[in-house]
Amino acid sequence: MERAEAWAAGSSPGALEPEEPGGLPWFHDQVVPAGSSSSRVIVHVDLDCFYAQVEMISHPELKGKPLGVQQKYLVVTCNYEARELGVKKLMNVRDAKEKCPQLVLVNGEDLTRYREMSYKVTELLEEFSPVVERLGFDENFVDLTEMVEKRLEQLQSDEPSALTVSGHVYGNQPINLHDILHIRLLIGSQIAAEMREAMYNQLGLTGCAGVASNKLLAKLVSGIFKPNQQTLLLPESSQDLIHSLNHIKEMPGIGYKTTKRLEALGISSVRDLQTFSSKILEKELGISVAQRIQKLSFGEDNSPVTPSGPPQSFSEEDSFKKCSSEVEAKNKIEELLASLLNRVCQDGRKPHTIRLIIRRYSSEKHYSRESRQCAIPSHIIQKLGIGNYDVMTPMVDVLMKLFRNMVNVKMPFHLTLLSVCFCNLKALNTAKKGTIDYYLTPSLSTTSRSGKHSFKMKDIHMED
DNA sequence: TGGGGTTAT
DNA sequence: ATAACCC
Repeated sequence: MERAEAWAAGSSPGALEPEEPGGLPWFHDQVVPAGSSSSRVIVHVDLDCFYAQVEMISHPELKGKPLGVQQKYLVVTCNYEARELGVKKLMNVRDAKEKCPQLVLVNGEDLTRYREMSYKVTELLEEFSPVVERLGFDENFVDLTEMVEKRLEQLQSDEPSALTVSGHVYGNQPINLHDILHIRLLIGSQIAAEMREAMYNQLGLTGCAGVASNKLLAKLVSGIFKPNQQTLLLPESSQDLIHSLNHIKEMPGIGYKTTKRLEALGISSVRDLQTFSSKILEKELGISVAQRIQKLSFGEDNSPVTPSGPPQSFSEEDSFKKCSSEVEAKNKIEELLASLLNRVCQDGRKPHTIRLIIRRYSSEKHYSRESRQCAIPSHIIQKLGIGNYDVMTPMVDVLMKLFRNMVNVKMPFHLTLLSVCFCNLKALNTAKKGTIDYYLTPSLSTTSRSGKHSFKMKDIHMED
């Protein structure tokens, strides 16, 4: 029911314009040159208050109530009922309860269900086109260029509603059915609507979508109508869109540090950045950052949609007020490691590097972490797939060595965060029968089938 | 500010 | 190993 608003009337429903004598639409010969990198069709899909949605699916009795998802003393996100009552993202729990005493809070420190749902969304989008890039757990970019081309070729001139935009058009700009770029983006808006419909029907999730010619613009325009709506940006409106930003800080790609450095140069608006001397900007920020962000200020972004594929790393972290003893640290590290081992086991690939990250207490200083990493000993890697507690003890030993390398445990210390990360993930079974690798791979060679205590050839050759 | 992620240097 | 960026 709340779904109905998704299909809010779009502007400019188009009718098909005059045909060529041959019966083909006029644009059938207006193909974009093969290999042309310009004129892409990109969609940015952004789930509505994702963690809160997942919680409402898990606990249907919470639907309709103001709901916040809590991590430590923060309400990290909340549903729209809570937002209407004044709760904001990343609000202190006290402030939130004060603003909204009826607020229901659920703990969201365990990301497992969010992560699983997040990948279901990405996989659903990959069914439309394999080129899907994740951004966090709740956003995805999809490059629709090829799919749009195919639909254009299939397009029959006698379909009455074939050229009707789906959702909003930014600035209510009229669509020009004689402009091939408009037509392509319009088809993109139809695909975006299909994606959102599939997300709702198959996963029960609502979200926004933005369709534009690059990632920057697609992302910016996806947030124009919220929640659960979509917006198309036509090229003629892109300057209006970027100038609707009140500050360069709102430009994706310009973060906290760069904003501070730009402000020091007297740059605060998008137009300031557009008109600032390129030479001076390059000298201040380095040529790479300077050129990239100045292009962003014009709405230009040639970065490709890079398929994310499986994750490059797995990590678990825990923050706390104070950890000041080695025993305490070891207990927390064991907890983090136990969860990570389960995840790595499910993934199937094997990490070859392990990292320990800490945050030291500091009264005023802004957020600095330290880390130590090392290769995971090969005899441990082998045991990763099947047995779980076999690897706990040696892994904890490795992590505590990293810990003592960072923290002098003979001196007082005060930590506020511990994190363990597995990275450098490798697919385990690339070994082919008949090769040396095959006989050195425990899961394939005959010795491995007699159990985890069996003798393994690799142990001889690979002993550390 | 949580509990995650990525890429570049 | 850190620093920057994203959510």
